[in-house]
Amino acid sequence: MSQQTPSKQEKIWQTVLQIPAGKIASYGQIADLAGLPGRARLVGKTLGLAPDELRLPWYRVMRSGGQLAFAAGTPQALAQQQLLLAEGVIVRNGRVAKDFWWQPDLAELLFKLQY
DNA sequence: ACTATGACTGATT
DNA sequence: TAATCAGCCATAG
Repeated sequence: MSQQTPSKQEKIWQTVLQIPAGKIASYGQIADLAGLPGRARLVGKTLGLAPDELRLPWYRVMRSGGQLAFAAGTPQALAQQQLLLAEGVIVRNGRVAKDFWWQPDLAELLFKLQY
């Protein structure tokens, strides 16, 4: 069957959409799961390009170590913290605890993404 | 083809 | 624990 080779953008967006509410993932983790190891920076750039219609949970993506994606005090960082708190993710000192890290079942995830 | 840039990382200090 | 550094690689000019 004709494989609709998803663009890197689509792969990244689809992967981010799999992060469940109340959980977070890192840029590098998303890159790996999307089949783009080593492209953490591309993930960040691509999230910024995502149209609002996708309702992409961009705020569930953080830096390695669970730090907020943006510099502390910036409007973006505050928005991210607020959105996470609304889902029960406790943000303290600009970072979240290990308990909130997304640990997907790879078999299930790969099936959903169909790569 | 080359350089600069960035919603990044991991190791080092 | 926090700040710095160097490596990273797709994109844009």
